[in-house]
Amino acid sequence: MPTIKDVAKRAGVAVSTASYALSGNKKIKGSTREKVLAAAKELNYRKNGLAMDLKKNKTKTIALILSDLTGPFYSELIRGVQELVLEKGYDLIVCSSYGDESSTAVKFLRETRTDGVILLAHNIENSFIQGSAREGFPIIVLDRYVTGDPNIISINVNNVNGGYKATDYLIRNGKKSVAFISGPSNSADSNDRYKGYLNALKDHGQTPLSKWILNGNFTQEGGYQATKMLIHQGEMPESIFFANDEMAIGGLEALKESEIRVPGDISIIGFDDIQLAPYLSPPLTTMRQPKYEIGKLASHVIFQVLERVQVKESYSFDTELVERSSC
Amino acid sequence: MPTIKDVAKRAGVAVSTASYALSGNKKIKGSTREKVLAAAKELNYRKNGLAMDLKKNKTKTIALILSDLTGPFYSELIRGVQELVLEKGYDLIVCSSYGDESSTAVKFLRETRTDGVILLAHNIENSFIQGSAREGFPIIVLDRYVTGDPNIISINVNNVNGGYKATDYLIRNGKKSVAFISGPSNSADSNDRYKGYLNALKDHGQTPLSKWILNGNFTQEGGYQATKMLIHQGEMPESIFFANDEMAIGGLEALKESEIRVPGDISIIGFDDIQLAPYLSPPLTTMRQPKYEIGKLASHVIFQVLERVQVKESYSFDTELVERSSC
DNA sequence: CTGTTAGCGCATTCAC
DNA sequence: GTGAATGCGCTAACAG
Repeated sequence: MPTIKDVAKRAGVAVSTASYALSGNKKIKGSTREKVLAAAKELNYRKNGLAMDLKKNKTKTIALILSDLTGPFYSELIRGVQELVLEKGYDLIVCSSYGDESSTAVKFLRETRTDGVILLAHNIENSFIQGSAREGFPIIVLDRYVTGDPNIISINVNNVNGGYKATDYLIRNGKKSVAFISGPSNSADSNDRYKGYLNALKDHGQTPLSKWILNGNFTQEGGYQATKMLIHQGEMPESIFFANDEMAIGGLEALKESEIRVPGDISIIGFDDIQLAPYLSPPLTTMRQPKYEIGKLASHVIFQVLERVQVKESYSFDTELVERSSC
Repeated sequence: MPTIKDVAKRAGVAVSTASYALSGNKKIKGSTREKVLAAAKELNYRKNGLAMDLKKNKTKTIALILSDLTGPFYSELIRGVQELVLEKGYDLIVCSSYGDESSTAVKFLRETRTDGVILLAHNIENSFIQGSAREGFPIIVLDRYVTGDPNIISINVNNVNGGYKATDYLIRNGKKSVAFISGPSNSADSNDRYKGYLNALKDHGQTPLSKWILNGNFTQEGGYQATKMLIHQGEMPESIFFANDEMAIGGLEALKESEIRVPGDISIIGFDDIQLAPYLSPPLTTMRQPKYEIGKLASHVIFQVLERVQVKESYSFDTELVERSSC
């Protein structure tokens, strides 16, 4: 790999001259510029971005870290983030936190490779995030509430309220019982939705039954298994609240296999409003998260911090009930 | 931001000693190691990954560049790529080529920021790719056939054949006419599927009608518009071949709006077999691309090149008809 | 205008 | 074991 030094030598100029010429600085005479450019082309010269970033102490890239690249991608979120990031002349890279703390996330959280990160990955622990924050390196956390560092900003959806609204909707529609399929126990999102579920139950004078509270791990397969379990238990609830849409898809499958009709025999509601939701049969009633808006805000806030303007330490969004045909 | 120098100073040792201690080299005495680690912790020291990569002249990361992060993400592809990349101890970052040649792609294609790239982005021109290849920097191109450089490897799906099979299937099922909705004109994928379409038509003695050949730009909206156009034209074909599933989704919508029944009044077939396909109503018949296998091979090949083992300059996969209910 | 030079933060000889 | 010195490729004073 030829370096700028090789280019300079070939063009018969000093390194700095080559550098200036390459970056289009106008203080270089036209003819010398040509010479340099020609030399660069002949050698097939490629600038080393790493060296540049190191020198400038700035990468002009933002990382978006997701727990799973292969899941139903939050494309709305990405769109929100990407728009502003590109507009600001920055680049966006997205990577996975798969593999916990030995994962790619470490590289980008710990080792100064981007100018900031937006994090939506429940498998990374709070303490790790806190240990990664530092002056001038903002971390925007999207799925929980992390305090104690001015460089960590939390953006959340009001999950307790969302869980409440979902459960309340079911009960108001006359359902005498509602089961809850949760996400992983370390997910604050899931736990909060559960809290809302509990609150709604209480307000309506219903008692939570542990046999109707199962873990579905936020995955389609998990939702399928949990629903199967529910079915095998014999007595079915009149409705199920899945803590995310993916699990609801699995649930729908399990129900169909047992020829239990939705919404005829049982009502189900999801959470998130993923792209697929309207295409399911029946189209899934769910709690919509304003993903685009969240992405937009996340990127907005990250640049605020980068530009050293004061921001709040946390933001919150509300969810919205999207009525389709599964209830 | 404290550097290793600060850590060394604080611990009262030389920089190299600190470096050794931090990276766990056993030639450092236990007690000095403790001192260094303590100093690092007190200062909240973070290694600068850029400096390290620069020094080592290796990033241990592979970039996957997609034309659009916000589209229906090829999650199977990513899964295939990610598995091997992680296994090899590398990291994967994915970024978008949105914005053409002023895009993020440039940064990763041109400026030595990763050890190689896998590219699926029809909006990047061949010449740009060829100009980016260099010794020891493999580029795996997934949506076309690029020759002339040992560091560029093409992996393709046999689109001509796929287009043929799709069209042939429709005709064999008794359809007297089949319309074709294409992708962007610069997409080799789309053009090849079109060729297959033409071939099949010819083999069955049908003549392509220009009014039944429309551009849908590979997007849902494009497919919707193209189908609308088809409808407004008056005379409808007995079947439509959408060059990708996304456009078929849009088409399904347009058809539903005009109360044209699928497959009752018209048959439609897509291409790709995206995650959503089985959930559409009716479930979409389509040509499946072995996305997981492609991803797997792409990552396999990239490491082959990195390890300087000889590889073929191009690979090819076949498509497979997935019969569902839209025909 | 152009060239010399000093780092950016780190890993790595090579002496001691 | 430890420390001083060197260089990865590049930019940006500063000097000419």
